[in-house]
Amino acid sequence: MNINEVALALGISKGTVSRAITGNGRIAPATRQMVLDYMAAHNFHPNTIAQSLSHRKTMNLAFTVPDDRDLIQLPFFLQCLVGARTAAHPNGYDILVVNNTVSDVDRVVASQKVDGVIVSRNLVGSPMLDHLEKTGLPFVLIGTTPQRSVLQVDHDHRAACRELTGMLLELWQGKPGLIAGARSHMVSRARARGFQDAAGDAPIVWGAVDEKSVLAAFTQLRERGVDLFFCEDDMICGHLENNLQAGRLGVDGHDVRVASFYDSPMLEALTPEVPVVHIDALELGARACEMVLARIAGHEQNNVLLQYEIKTRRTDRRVIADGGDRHRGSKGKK
Amino acid sequence: MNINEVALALGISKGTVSRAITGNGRIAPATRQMVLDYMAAHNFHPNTIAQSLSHRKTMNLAFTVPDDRDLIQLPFFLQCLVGARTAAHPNGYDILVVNNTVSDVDRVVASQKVDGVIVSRNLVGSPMLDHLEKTGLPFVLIGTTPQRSVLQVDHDHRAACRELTGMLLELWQGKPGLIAGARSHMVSRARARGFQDAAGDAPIVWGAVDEKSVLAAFTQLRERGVDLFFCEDDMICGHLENNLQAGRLGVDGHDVRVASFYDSPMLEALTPEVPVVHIDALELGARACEMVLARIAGHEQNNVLLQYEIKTRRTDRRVIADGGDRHRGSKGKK
DNA sequence: TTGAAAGCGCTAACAC
DNA sequence: GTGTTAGCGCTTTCAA
Repeated sequence: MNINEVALALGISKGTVSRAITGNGRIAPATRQMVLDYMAAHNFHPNTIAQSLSHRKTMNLAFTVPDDRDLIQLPFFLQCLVGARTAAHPNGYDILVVNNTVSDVDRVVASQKVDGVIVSRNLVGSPMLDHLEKTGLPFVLIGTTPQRSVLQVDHDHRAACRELTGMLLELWQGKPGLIAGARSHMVSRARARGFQDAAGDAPIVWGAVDEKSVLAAFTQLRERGVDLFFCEDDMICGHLENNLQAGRLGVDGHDVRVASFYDSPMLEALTPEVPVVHIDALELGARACEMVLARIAGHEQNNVLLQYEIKTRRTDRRVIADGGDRHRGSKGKK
Repeated sequence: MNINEVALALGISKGTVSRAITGNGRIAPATRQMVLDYMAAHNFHPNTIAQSLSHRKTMNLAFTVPDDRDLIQLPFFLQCLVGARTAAHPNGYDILVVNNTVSDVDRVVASQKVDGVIVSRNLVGSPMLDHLEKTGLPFVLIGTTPQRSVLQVDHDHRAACRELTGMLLELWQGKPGLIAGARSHMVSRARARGFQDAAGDAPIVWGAVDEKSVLAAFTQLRERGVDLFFCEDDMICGHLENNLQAGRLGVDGHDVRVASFYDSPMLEALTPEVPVVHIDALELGARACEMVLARIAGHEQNNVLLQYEIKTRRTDRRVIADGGDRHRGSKGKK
């Protein structure tokens, strides 16, 4: 069925049906209702592709997801994606999943299959953002980059980690150390900076990306007298905790303390509870989506920093509201 | 830029450019190459939307992802999704993420935004499959359903769980019990059936969906003398192991044994290692995608059962090749 | 082998 | 308020 058949059946013209659908132009309310009723009764939906061609709007957004086997173990991307989708649908938009590479993004952009792009992770030195700026298509970065011209939404990881580190140093007393992952991720760097803000020149070991390297980092820090272990992400923390709890690291569980700069369901289940920074990735994706939709609609948008939570005990959640949630500048303060 | 401008610039007609692009119809190889060179030089890509309208093919596939906060913690869906995308792109197809509900799927189907659907999870009694059959659009289910008319791809969870249970009963000796999750998932039922195949009428406790219910189930089974604990999924196993390793369940780690019917990176990190059933969700998604694409192309497709792995020790992976990988019937044997 | 023209299903400007 | 018509960018007959 198409718009023509509807018009024929109703004894009106194609244009009138179109007006009923879009709500644009003059149309008698009664006529409009008649058309809508007919459509509903026959479960007719206008062909999106034809609408797109005519409107010169695809009603699609690209969302980049890396296809690295390790990265897609993380719930983060799917949560962002679902958040974005949830925000997209009420606006008539759909989400297209593309690989997080310039060539893949370029394919959908060049062939005009999307009206905007949500970049879900930025690697240090990646040409992605520069490339997207060149295309002129609206896009938003989930994360942080020093390029001020790029629209971005993120949590203030640095502040969060500074906050958590500061709190725990006061509470626990002891010698802090950080086990960090890949230096190529902007977020890892931000977390490390936050740690340094609060812990000064306390030792940091980079490159903890699997169980072996985590344990090696632990040993290294231990030799330097560290007893307060900050983990840069949940995977690091998980490995550490597993070995600690099983008594496999030659230390009593009470000799050392562990905290994590990124939350996960796995960590939630641990006892004694690990203090964590908690963020809402669903909201992150939703906000990113709203921002690019606004850009598409021609509205200016400012960078956004979302609220994070510091959780120390399950019953005691301290919300750190980083000043409302709209800021100028990715690192802006209220 | 569009096809017309290319034609103008080259002093040929629109139709010839189109023939160069599609490769259909007669065209002089030299002319064709000239067009392709020009396109490459100017980074011109034909407008997909216009192609779609003309071809009456959208070059899009819908992939359903539930938006349940708990479910999207699992790496499973994202892995399937990325697998599907990887298979889709070389064929010129893109993946549209939609909510796993009839109304959402119906929206993209009715508005003709997709050429096929990949359903990533089937709930017992869900009207989704019936609805899709009515639309006549090609679709495939990742998972298993008794509806023989539905094209499906899955791992033989029942056989895998039977296999693992059988192996461990022989190896460990003792009294087995199963802690299972939600009965509403087809896959949970399949696993429980596999367990029963090998363990007879050993006790099963359903409804373990969070830490509290897992521990309650553990206690319940413990009272019935169980010392070999089979966990229906990785979340259950994670909760159990965390509490076990921390010595919080009043049992010595050597009194009880634990195995899991679903693998996860978290479990991989545990020592002593937990025997698990391992499946490749990336491959699952890729196969599902290939199957709908084949259907779209008009080729008949049979249901597929993929290989699974039983992992007992990290160094000792026993591959259970369930007879090549193409079968007739979702439960077919070689 | 190529050009011209109709058509995919819809929107929007223009008449009436 | 409604009908008519010219596109949107492409593919594909049909002639030449």
